[in-house]
Amino acid sequence: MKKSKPEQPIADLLRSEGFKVTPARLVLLEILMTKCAPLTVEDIAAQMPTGINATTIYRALDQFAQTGLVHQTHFRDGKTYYEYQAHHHHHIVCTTCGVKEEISLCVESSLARVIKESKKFNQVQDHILEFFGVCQDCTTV
Amino acid sequence: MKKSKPEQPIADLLRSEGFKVTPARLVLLEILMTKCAPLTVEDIAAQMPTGINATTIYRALDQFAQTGLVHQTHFRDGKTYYEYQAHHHHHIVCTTCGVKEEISLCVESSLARVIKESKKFNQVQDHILEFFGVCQDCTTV
DNA sequence: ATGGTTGCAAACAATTTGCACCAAA
DNA sequence: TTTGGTGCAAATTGTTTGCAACCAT
Repeated sequence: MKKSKPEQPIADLLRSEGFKVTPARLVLLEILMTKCAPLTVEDIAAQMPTGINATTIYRALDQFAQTGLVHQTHFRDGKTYYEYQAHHHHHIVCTTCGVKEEISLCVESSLARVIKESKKFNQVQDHILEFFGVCQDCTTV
Repeated sequence: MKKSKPEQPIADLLRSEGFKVTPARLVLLEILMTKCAPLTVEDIAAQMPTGINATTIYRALDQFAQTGLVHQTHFRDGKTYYEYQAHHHHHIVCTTCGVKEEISLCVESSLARVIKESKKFNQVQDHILEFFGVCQDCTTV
């Protein structure tokens, strides 16, 4: 008999990143992988079934971000967003309504140039790239 | 007789952006133009000579950012950074000590592609692009 | 004159911390 | 058993707001 829900992959992913497998991390990572969109702690807390404390979410997300398991970014609203990315990408965000759209454009191919230009850095760990504009819905009033 | 300090250009710059010329804005913009580096409100408040309230700084910076007079960005430390940029650029930041270096690489030449790809947006107002790494000083321990 | 600007105090909101307890390995 | 994870409450910190007084135009 199989379990109805195959949690194994998520557990393995956690283990492969060096994390202990706990219920909180399992459900958190599952939410992130299901949504595949930039989420705030508030967004996630609303999805959390049982009474998992916000502090736990903060701590787990920090850890996930440190290993690169999730991508961390900002959209100028004062909150930190976390996103599990099946494929690396960035976003364009409406400064009026906040709607977000994925953008495939990236700078990965130019990282070598960044390093070459830099005097103080030998390597780039990560980067953020977000565009801001007013979406069509908010423009057409 | 000339004034020892030519404030006129700064006043003109404020007027050209549609702002009333006030002492707070004059000194604020002068600090930004002198430092030409990403500054937090705390950084700026420390530079402010007279007792100019932090609230005033927050409000003026918001206004400056809205007109594009200053560039607004984030470095993952929870604070908002403001920078007057003589020439548009981005940064690479050390995740250990916070040292920042300017990077000339940008995505401006690809904005047309972003718009073309987007279904929801017709124009891009602004963007942030920041790199993260560990600087040589923090690596060589 | 008058509408935008400022200071002050209080309110907010996102995030962090200390500590006792609990659980995965 | 040991190392790390979690919950709770309280504290921090960056930022915003309401309102009365003030000042640039």
